[in-house]
Parts: sequence; C-alpha cells; structure tokens
Amino acid sequence: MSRPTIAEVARAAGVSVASVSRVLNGLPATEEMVVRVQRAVQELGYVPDSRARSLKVGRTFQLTLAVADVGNPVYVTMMRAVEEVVSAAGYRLVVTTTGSDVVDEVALVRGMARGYADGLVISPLRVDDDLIKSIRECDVPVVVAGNVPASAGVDTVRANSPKGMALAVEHLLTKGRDRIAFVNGPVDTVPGAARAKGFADALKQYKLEAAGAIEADDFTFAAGRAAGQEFFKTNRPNAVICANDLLAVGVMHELAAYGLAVPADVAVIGMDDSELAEQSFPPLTSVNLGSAERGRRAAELLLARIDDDSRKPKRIVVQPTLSVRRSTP
Amino acid sequence: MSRPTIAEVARAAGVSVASVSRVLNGLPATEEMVVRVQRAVQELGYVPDSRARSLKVGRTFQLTLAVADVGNPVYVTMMRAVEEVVSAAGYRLVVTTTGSDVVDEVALVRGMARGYADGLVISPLRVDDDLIKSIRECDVPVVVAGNVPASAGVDTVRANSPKGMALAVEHLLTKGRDRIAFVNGPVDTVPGAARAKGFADALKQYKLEAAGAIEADDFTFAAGRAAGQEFFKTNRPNAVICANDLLAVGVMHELAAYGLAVPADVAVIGMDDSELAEQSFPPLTSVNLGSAERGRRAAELLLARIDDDSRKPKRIVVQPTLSVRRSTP
DNA sequence: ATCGTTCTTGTAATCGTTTACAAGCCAGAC
DNA sequence: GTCTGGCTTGTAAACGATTACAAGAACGAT
Repeated sequence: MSRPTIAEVARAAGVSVASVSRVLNGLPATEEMVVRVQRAVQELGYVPDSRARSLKVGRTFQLTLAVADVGNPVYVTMMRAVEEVVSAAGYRLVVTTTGSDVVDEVALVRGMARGYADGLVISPLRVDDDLIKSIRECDVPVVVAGNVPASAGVDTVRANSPKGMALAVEHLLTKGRDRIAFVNGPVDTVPGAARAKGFADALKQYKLEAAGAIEADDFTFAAGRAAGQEFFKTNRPNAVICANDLLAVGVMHELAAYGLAVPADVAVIGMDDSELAEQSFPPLTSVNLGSAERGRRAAELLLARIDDDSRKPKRIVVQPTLSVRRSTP
Repeated sequence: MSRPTIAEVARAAGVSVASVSRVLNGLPATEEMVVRVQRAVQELGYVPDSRARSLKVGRTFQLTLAVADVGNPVYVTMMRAVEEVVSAAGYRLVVTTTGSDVVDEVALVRGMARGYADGLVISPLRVDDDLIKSIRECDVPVVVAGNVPASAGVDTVRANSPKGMALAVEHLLTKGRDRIAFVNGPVDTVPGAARAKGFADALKQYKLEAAGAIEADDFTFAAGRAAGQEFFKTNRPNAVICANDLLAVGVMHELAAYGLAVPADVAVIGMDDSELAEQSFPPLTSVNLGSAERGRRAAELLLARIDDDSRKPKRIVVQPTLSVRRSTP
C-alpha cells in the first residue's frame, strides 16, 4: 500500500495541511489540534517524505563519509568516531567507498550535489588538481581527512606521519634494532609519499642507513605478503616498519614462512593502530596516527562549516603516539 | 556560490526548462538544441538537484545496507558483494550501522521512509515481532540477509549454519579431534541461536558429548578473549569451534597466553571465512557461510523486488563450505 | 494552394512538503 | 459597543525537477 501524504492526514484529521505540518514540527498549536493530528498520523501510519521535506528546507540531514577501502580497519576506527559526532548532532551518516583511483574520488565529489547530503568528509588516497578543484566547486561543505596543500583552501585534519615515523625509529633504536627496513604502500599516494619522506627524515636524524625499502602495490594484506615475499629472500634487517597495519600483518605472515621469529629475529611495527593491531599475533606494535581523533575532529569541522560557511579554513594536525605491543622486543 | 537551477540554465541557453530537461535525459532534440543546452550547462556548472528529481520521479537511486557492526569483517565481504551488484544496476549504495540492539534496527526500518532510499538490505542480529512488523509496513522493499520466519512474508537470503557446523565437526573428527568445545556469541541473537542448535545437532549425529560450551557476550574479538579466559583455565578440549572469526581469533590469543599451541594442542575453527581468517596467525580454518554470495543474492532479490513488488517472497538458502587453513591439523 | 502528418518546443501541472501571508476568532480595554 | 491585539488556522506560493499536453513549424501529398 502506498504511503499517505500530508494531505490525506489533513483530510482525515479535518484540518489543513499547514496545521499538520506545524504540529509535526512542534510549532505552537492548540491542545485539540495536536491530538487530532497525532491520532490521524497514528491511524494512517504517516511518515513524512524526506525528499519533499529536504527539497523545501534545503537540507537532507545526511552526511557522507567517503573512504577508499572498507576492508582497511583504520577506516573502521575513523568511521566510528565520525558516526558518534554526527549522530549526536542529529545527522545520519552514510558511508560510501571510492576505491583508490583518483578519478573515482573526483566523480564522487562532483556527484555530491546538494540533495545527496549536507556535507562530506573524504579521506583521499591520491590527490590531484582535479580533485581539489572539484572540492572547491562542490556546493556542500567538504572536509578532507588527509593532507592537501593549504592553497586548496579547505578544512583539513591530518596525521603527522613523519613524527610517527620518528617514534617508530626511536623505539626500535632503544631496543637495539638498527637495521631497519621499510615496507611502504604506493608512493604516488598521499600517505605513501608522506611516510616515505618521514622514514628518510627519521633515519637521517639518527644518521642511519635504511636496511632496505620496498614499495607494495597497495595498502592491503595481500600486497604486504607479496612485498614480504620479494624482500626477505635476500635482505636481513632486524626490524621492519610498515606503512600500515595490513601491510605489517602481511609481512609477518611471510616472516613466519621464512622461519623468522617476531620479535626475536625481526621486530615489526605497523601504522594506524587499528583493531587489527590488537588482533594480530603477535599483537602488533603500531604507530597510532590518531584515526579516531581525526575522525572526530573532521566531523566537528564539517558541522561547524555547515553552520557557518564563511569561517576561514582550518588545518588541524593530530599528533601520533606509539602503542607498544609484542611485535617489538 | 549557490548552485544554478534548471531555470537559470534555460534562461542562459535561451530555451525552455522542458527542453533543458529533455536534453539532459537524452530525449530527442535537434542538434542545435543539444549544443546550446550543453554549453549553458557547462558554463554554469549545472548539476541537477537529486532531491527535486527523485521527488518527481519517485526514486532516489540509492539503496541502503544496514549491518550491526562495521568492525566485523564478515560485513566487509558482504558489503563488497552488495556494492558490486547494485552499482552495476545504476544505484549507489549507502551503508549504515544499526548496533546490535533490536530497537535500533526497528528505528532504522521505520525511518526508512521513501525518500532516503529505494530499498534496504538488512542483516539483523536480533529479530522480534516489532522488527518484522516494521519491515512489512516499510514502504520500500526490504530484503533480510538472515533468518526470519517464513510467515514474515519477506525476501530472505540466509546461511545454513547447522550444515556449516556439521562440516566443522566432521573435519575435526577426521583429524582425530573428538573433545570439541564451542564458543558461541549471545544465544538470544538469531545467528547465536542457529549456531547453538547446529552444534548440538552435529554432535548428536556423531553421538558425541560437547567438551564444553560457552556463550560470549558479543560477536567481537574482546568477547572472544574474555570467553577464552574464563574457559581454558578449567577445560581441556582438543578442538574448539567458534561462532565467528572474531571470536576465534580472540580465543586463539588466550590459548597462546596459556601456552597451548594451535593446532597441535587445540584445533580452532571459526565461522564466516572473512578476511580476518586469512590474516590471523595461524591462518584460521573457517566455515564459509557464503557471505559474498548472500550479499550478492540479497542485492539481486532487492533489485528484482523494486522492479516488481507483486512477486511472492523468495527464501534463498546459501550452502556452506569449509576453508581449511592451518589452525586445524 | 490547402490540408494533414510529423517533429520540435514551450506552457503549465505535478511530486509532497514548508511557510509567508491573510483571515478569522476571541478577549480585554476603552 | 467598538476597536485593538494576539492567537490560531487556512490558503496558496514556493522548492527544482519531470512530463502531459498543446501549439507551432516544416514538409510532402493532393
């Protein structure tokens, strides 16, 4: 059966549509009016059509979070944090996944016409001028959870991965591990580039040489395994830092396959400190890049901008901490 | 700057709004008309307002997938499958999370007014009469990925977890493990109940006694650890079946803590065969309950029902297989 | 030259809400 | 008794698209 409209409710209650709308939106009305309308609503099982409503009021009360890969547990952490903030503000959160290709991201932002959502938090893997252009032209507010140039003029919340790298390297050095290898994700991604630079800087700071660096095809478990396979045949570092937890777990599987013990033979450090770090075996020492806090603050920034679009863009940097677990000595 | 409407495009192109709409929707028009409209569209950066469009045409071209917990990797598998099917059909998928409470699920279905999406795939943990009632009253099609009574009169796609249990028990028996324990999730959930019954039936079939059964508080890693902690102090099964992969991984951590080797001392089998089964160490033998196929078929059912709401409800059962990995001998 | 047919384009109604405005009603003050 | 002011309620115009219908143009056939 088809949904009743406000007109049918009005007819059933013997009042005008305007009165029904007013009662539903809690505007002043007599006791009797409220009762009549509510009874009619009850009886017909009326629920307002949100399309029509949002067409009129200009808001959908939906916010979108766009992430590259739902399989990456770091996004779970971020998603939970965002969800908490936006639902407290009376919005519902919808999550969509972009894939790691920048043209998909651009298409998503372009298609983010007013009408799908009132705002967008996007965590892009790859950033190019097209993406930045589409974000600026987007007619709903966009907050980037990630690193884009200040010139883009957009609210951002990003991690400090160089500092995170430094934490990881320092930790390994205090544990006496000085032959440190690095398994990165694709360096043409924003996090990949940042982490590569961070690793190089951290080593330079301690006047160390890298014991090897390898670029995985992707930020996934499978790519981590593949990277490990290629690498540990020939190289013998006593520690390896991975650009995220999935890569680290993939690498640990390969280490086991080559009969190397973690942490005794090789210490392993991941990044993101996702739920997977806790679940892996041995539990993974991981650089906490503050995904939860980044999610929370990105959501807050978005709400603030929806509230007032004229405020100048804010760029927040969340500082990392190290979660030490048993994959390091 | 505010988004231009179709009226402004029409004015800029010097044609009527109807013509603009027609060109945009690919209806027949002269070459010149097409060019003029497209240039105006280009120039103004016009994007149709999807609210207005869907108000008129009665469809949003969005479908919703509602899952209990985004942190559970089984939903990642399902989500990917659903996404693939619906995006091929020209819909966009939005994912929302309900939490494990049935009242949240009911609220979601109730609020699923026409206008948010054209259909819903829901995978409920707990089912009660209220939920079924809300599904029947929902004015957009709903497909349940899970087990609800046939009397509910709704399309469903469900797993055959008793059969899956039997596969797990058989596998253990052929490997000579006959003291089998069971770590279940909450038995007041639909999957919890199904798996409890499946386990009991499977044991009966082989005339075995359970070497212990324990009910975790939740289907999570933390609950798995807690369950293991409580359990392995006193009991000494040589195999344990867990109601999902997260629980299994939690249990394996506790086994390690008690110095028990997997699979040498205790074999472990999970259920869902999620990405985590592959990522865990040792890789987890897991009952594949066909999450991907369930997702795919649920999506297909939903599309079919959107197409024709009069067809009678279909109830699909997906058969399980066993993915043997190294957590069993 | 006139008529009918076909094709293109414009006008206006519509989807289901919200809300500005007007109108009606009642009470209280003079 | 009339008038003012405050409430309540109804009428109708939006919001931005789609689309039924009508009107006009072009063109061939008689």
